[in-house]
Amino acid sequence: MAGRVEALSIVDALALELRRRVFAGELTHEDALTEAEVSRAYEVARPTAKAAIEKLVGEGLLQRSAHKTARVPHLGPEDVRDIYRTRAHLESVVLRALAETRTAPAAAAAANAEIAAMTEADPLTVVEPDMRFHTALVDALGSPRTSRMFSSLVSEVRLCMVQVQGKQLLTTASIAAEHQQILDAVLAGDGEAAVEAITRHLGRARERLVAALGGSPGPEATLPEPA
Amino acid sequence: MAGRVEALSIVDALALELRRRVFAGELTHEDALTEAEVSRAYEVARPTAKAAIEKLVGEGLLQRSAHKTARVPHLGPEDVRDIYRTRAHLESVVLRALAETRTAPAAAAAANAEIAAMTEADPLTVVEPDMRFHTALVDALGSPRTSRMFSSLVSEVRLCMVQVQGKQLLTTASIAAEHQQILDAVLAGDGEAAVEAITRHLGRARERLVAALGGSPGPEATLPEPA
DNA sequence: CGGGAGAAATTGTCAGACAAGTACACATAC
DNA sequence: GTATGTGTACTTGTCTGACAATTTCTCCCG
Repeated sequence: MAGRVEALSIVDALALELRRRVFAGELTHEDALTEAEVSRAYEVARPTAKAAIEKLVGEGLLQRSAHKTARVPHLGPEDVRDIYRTRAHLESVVLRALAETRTAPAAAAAANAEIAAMTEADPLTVVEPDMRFHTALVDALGSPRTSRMFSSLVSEVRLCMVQVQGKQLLTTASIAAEHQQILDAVLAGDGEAAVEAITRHLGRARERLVAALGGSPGPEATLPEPA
Repeated sequence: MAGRVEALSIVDALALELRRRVFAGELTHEDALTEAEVSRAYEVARPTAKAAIEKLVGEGLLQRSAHKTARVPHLGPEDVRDIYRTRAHLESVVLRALAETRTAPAAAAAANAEIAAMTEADPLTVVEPDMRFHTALVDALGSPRTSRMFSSLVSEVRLCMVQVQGKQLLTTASIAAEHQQILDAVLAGDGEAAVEAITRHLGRARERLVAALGGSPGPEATLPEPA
């Protein structure tokens, strides 16, 4: 992989910066993100700020309806459940396929080694290698569409993380151990075991997140209600 | 369901019109879609045309790299395989869940009745109720994320259809019969049978599409190569 | 205290302009 | 004749500035 240079347009660079701020928790649902404000803060024209904002809206990282200012979406317990159930479904399909060929990507193992080696720090620090682990698994399937779908889910997962920022939900050791179980099952060619492991892994994370957001425990099968 | 009125912005209306033209096959990979041309044809300002084009690019219905004119993407055999495999994965997950509660949405049955009642006509006519059938199943899961993902896949499926426009691939009767098998399996609570039926259904459609595009038959497990 | 008119803020759209990049044809050198 | 370089036309990227339409807030009046 030779390092590719890439010229970023101003809009793209601005979108990148806004994305970073959202994932860093510098922008919350409370902050109104007006076009004029962005254009002033970054010294760009308003159409440029508008384009960047609309790009993030298209990605689902911001919400905006006609004539209203853009905001980071507020994720409730139903959203977290939907995100994590969809994740579990997608990743289960992927693991079943990977197990058939006993394919465990090196990138996933490397990301998990990083997690295992982490000494307790900022809870948000573990998010990056964690997402890298899961993304590596999905990418190993070699399906551009599946990878694209998953990456949009990852964005929403990171939004969840930001909203419960500061609360350490699980220890890095237990996360790494669960990941290892998944890798082992895939390498053993046991798809069902891998699916079970990922379902447990994600199910536990989901319920902790929901609890942290103040949602009811919800045993299973709670359908989202219209907000 | 009362008919809701909705004020469309010019950009949205223009995006809708362009989308229609893409799905109708009026725009192909050969046609360059310049901003100036769109702005002239619809009598809007160039920034408006630009915004509409970029919206479709974000949806994947158009492709464009920096400083180049937008085009409808060209889907090769590898793309068709990826789209249909991803579809099969997603719909399988959905059917398994629906079978557990024996939930078969009325909208799906209605759409299939339409297909069954169709007398041979324009091959593209069957696409709309067909997509409605599959979308109804996915929507019945009640997961906004899953539905959103699936709708982006549906867009690409319709792109495929347009590219092989005019060639009747399957009879409406056989399509309706296969759909009915799926519904029956779900109602019987037999998830595995439903998964098998959808896999056959989509697998057959996939290979016919690939053949129509001039791709090699490909038994299975052919990974997409970098273009 | 409730409701409505008015003002401020924000977004939607436009016009016109220039810079920057790409693509293609053409001319030149070896 | 091939390869390299140049130049021009076309297209997109961004900006300034402006006005219309809509929302939202405020405040006054009944």
